[in-house]
Amino acid sequence: MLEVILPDGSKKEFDHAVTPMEVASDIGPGLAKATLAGEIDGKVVGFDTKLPEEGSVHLRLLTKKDQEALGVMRHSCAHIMARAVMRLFDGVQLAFGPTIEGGFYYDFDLEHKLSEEDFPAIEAEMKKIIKQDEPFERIERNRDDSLQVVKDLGQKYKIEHIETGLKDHASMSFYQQGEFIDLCRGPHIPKPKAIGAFKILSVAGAYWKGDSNNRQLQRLYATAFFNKEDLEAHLTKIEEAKRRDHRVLGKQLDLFSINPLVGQGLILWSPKGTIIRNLLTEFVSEQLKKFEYLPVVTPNIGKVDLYKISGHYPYYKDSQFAPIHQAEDEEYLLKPMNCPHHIMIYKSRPRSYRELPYRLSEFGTVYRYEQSGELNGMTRVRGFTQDDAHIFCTDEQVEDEFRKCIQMTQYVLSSLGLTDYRVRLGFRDPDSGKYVGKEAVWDQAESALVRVCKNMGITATAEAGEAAFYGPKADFVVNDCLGREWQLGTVQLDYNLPSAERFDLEYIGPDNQPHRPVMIHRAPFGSLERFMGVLIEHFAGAFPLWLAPEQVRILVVSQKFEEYARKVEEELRNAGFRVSGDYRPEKIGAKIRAAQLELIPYMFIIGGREMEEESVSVRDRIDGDLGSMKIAQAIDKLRDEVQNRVVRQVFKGSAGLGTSAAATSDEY
RNA sequence: GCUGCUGUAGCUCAGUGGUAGAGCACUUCCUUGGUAAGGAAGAGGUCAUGGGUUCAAGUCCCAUCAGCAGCUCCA
Repeated sequence: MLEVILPDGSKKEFDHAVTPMEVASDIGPGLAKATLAGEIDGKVVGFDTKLPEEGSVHLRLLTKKDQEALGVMRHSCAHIMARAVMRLFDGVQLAFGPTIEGGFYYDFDLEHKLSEEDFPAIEAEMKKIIKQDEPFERIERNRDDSLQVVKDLGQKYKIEHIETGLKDHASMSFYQQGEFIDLCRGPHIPKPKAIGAFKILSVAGAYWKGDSNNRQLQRLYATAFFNKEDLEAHLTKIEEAKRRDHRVLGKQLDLFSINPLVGQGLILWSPKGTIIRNLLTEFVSEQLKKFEYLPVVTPNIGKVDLYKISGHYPYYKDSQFAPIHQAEDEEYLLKPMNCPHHIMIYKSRPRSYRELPYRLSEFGTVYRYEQSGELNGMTRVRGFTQDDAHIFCTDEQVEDEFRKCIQMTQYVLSSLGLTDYRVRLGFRDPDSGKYVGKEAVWDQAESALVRVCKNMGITATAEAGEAAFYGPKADFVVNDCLGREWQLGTVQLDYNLPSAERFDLEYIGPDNQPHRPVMIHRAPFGSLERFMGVLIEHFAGAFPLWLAPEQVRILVVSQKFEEYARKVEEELRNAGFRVSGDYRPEKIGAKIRAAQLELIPYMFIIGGREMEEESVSVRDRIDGDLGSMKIAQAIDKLRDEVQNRVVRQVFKGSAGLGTSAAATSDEY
């Protein structure tokens, strides 16, 4: 006997195995018609999934109204897209076609090069298939039969997948719709007519099983919704996010540029961008002072030998600028990291335990030769400045120092209203040989990291293979406006560079014996370039007053008031504000519009009334006209906002173009 | 790095193998105004670069450079 508990608390009993669809039919034909999938004890299942025969389950019947049904429907739509492609082109080999955040994709191998010009034909064919409304039917087969099915179908990637990826599965399932059969775990919706609106978005290359040694397939990205309005809303959201793109805004607001003559991935900071950059570094410098860091300055190059000792050299070979060959036995590397230089400062004389923790900080510029396809505006570049520091401390001090680093990073990010991040613990991948140092040391470092995060109440996700080659780390990861993840701040533990095999660092302890210090690498922003890129999108170019390159613009109603206005402008400048005046012979509306489009926080409008009263009419970028106030009063208001680093407006959310898998995974 | 797409005025973009276009921005002139676009005139081009096909190439083909999307990578 099975007891089914429905969301309203009502119970139904069945003396045989039933499916969600059968439960729906039992309740009423209307519900049965609307049911697309089920949710058993919190897990999304198909409408045709057999429930257990005994016991008690909580069942939700999912319809168009339920978000969870969207993923199921999208996967069905992926099958329909694959079916359409197979109808239109010869020799189509199917790979994988999962749902992702915001839609789905399907990978194909076929002779014909798919392009946007093919989309209308594929979409038309998909519409035809949806209109036919043939049901999705689940077929379960044992291993041998399954293999025979895909062999009969001539689907070589499916054959390979059953033989490798699914080698432990005794049985597997297929879904058939008309002439189309695909190896698939499901679930699917009963019939395709629930697919209200869909659109193929793009085509791109993707390697089979994500391995660049494998054949490159053609991937069609698409999305689907239950109705046209939702699809339109989604597409609008993508457009809006694209307008927030730091590459677009950076150009529009004249913050930075990239010139091919200078080189790909090398940022030219314009005056306005530099104002923001300098304010950010000043802000961090205040924190460094507070936490007793010692500023240092080191050169941009170093001998290759230095990096042979540090262990960077063999790893960086593929992603560095080529060494500078000065003379026989004299080669330099553009520095890919600041740590070796800082280590040499530590080593410049003997150290006592009384000096520890010894914290060296530098806004150090480093160069890395990233693959050309990876470069992206300011977020992935070949030359960047880290707000870097290295802490040399004793074993006992590690946790405390690590905690302080995390705290500083949290403080810096929250001061900018950046709260939309996740903390990722990057651990080593035990199967990879790219790490230096002993296993026991790694375990020690990794457990220290987990302990601190736990004590601080930080929810962090551990990811194997994300560690630096010298130690594990805690990264602050944010999304850009398109949904791509970027690592910003980072705190990394390092037991390796101080080791005897590397730089052999030591300090003299209270016992008058040499001891080995531990190193912590940390950077709250990570790189100023990437941070700036993310910040532009975070504020959609509308920086808070304290960061805005131009804080106030004086607008005169008519040129008659220019003299008084210039006096006000001067007064503001003397008060420390970044101010300009618009004295063009234009109408006030046009000047306001110009200032608004340039995202200037405050406009001081000056006409006859203001001149008489020795006041200004204040217009706020966000709230509009605030009325007139005395100049001193206006200055106080703005000064207050600057000093408190008030963040009034941020933009969250992405276009949902990320590829992180949706809740329902539908491939094996 | 790989696959695909793109490259025309400062910006956003039109442009059938036959004389290089628009809007905005810019310059000058008129207008002197009250909270998101006043009017007129003008200037501005190696159609990414280099080859090729053709009587003729912004347009077709090839290569290179750069950008975009995705994949792979990010020590």
